[in-house]
Amino acid sequence: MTIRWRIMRERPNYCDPAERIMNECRLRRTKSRIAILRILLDSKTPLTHEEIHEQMLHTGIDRVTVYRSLQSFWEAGIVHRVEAGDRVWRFAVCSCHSRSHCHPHFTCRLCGRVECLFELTMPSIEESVSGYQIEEQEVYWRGICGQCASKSDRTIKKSIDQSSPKNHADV
Amino acid sequence: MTIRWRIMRERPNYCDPAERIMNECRLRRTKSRIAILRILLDSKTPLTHEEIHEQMLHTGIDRVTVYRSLQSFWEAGIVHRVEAGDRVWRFAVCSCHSRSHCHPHFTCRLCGRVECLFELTMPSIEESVSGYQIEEQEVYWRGICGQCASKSDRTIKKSIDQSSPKNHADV
DNA sequence: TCGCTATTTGCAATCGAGTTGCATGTAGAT
DNA sequence: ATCTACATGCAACTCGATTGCAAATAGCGA
Repeated sequence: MTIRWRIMRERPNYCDPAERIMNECRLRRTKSRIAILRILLDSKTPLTHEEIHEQMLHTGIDRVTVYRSLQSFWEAGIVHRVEAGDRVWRFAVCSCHSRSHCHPHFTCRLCGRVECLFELTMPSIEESVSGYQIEEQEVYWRGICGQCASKSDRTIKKSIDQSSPKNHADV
Repeated sequence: MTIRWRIMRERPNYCDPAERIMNECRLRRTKSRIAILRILLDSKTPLTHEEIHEQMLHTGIDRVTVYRSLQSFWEAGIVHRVEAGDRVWRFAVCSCHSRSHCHPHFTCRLCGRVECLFELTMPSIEESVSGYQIEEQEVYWRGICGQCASKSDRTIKKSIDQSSPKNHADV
């Protein structure tokens, strides 16, 4: 009985998904980490440090803590870390548990949002190139999301002129 | 005769590849731009601002000029701009002239170098996801390059422990 | 339940890739 | 040869991310 009780105390069965994940990964369940992981679990899209911190302003948790918590989540393999072309890290909990063949990420160059394209299966990296040991794959798609595409032509045209490289004849 | 002479003067046939490209793209052929584009043309791998600037220290050209020249090359479509996971832009001249289906880039997490995997053809993005207007595709592979892989096990093991996320049981 | 210790947090300072403003220089057109 | 729009150098700046250190605390054993 005593032994059983100790086992229970060492690895309790947390109902809250955030706490359960952190317990399984042997990360200390601090108030800040639990709050951050809950926000990530609730989000359908990868989030930046800033977006997460914004949702936590009422808690008074420091932005450095957000950085450091995300770092430890990433090191523990709990979250994916993607960079969608604007030099800003985005984090997402991913249930695929794989770093080598995950879904592509789509970035809208008008509204800037990043989405996970779960429905797209990626080519396996088994067919490795000779000499390289390939461990991870990231696929980014960029363009215009449905919401932005449905806006007026004028708006879209203007943004294209500002943000997109011009074509050149021939190199 | 006079007319022919004027045509020749307007679009002269530059022998130097860098000057020819810039002429075709209607970019001013300044000393700095020519030097930067030559470095890129000579390089087999994508280069960072810093790597390019380092090769030009003797010229006294300012680092801001390097940034701005690369920006204009990118806007003109002469170079590709990739971000390999370390929040640093890398630039490469690419003969494919396409932004939508280019080759993947490989980053070695030990030596940090980025290579273009020309021999790998990428899946076409014709099969577009409904609602999205996909314009660009970037594919990154990460792992260990042949050179680093051939080094001693001890060295590699050490680096893995330091840089790679640990595996976790199950999320 | 209490106290100990390794880990985490908050705060301030710092880093560094990239950008901006402005006066000066220059490529390329006339 | 001259003129003008564009390119450059310099200094200051932006901002996402990191670091150092003292204070707080999660989780352990007693």
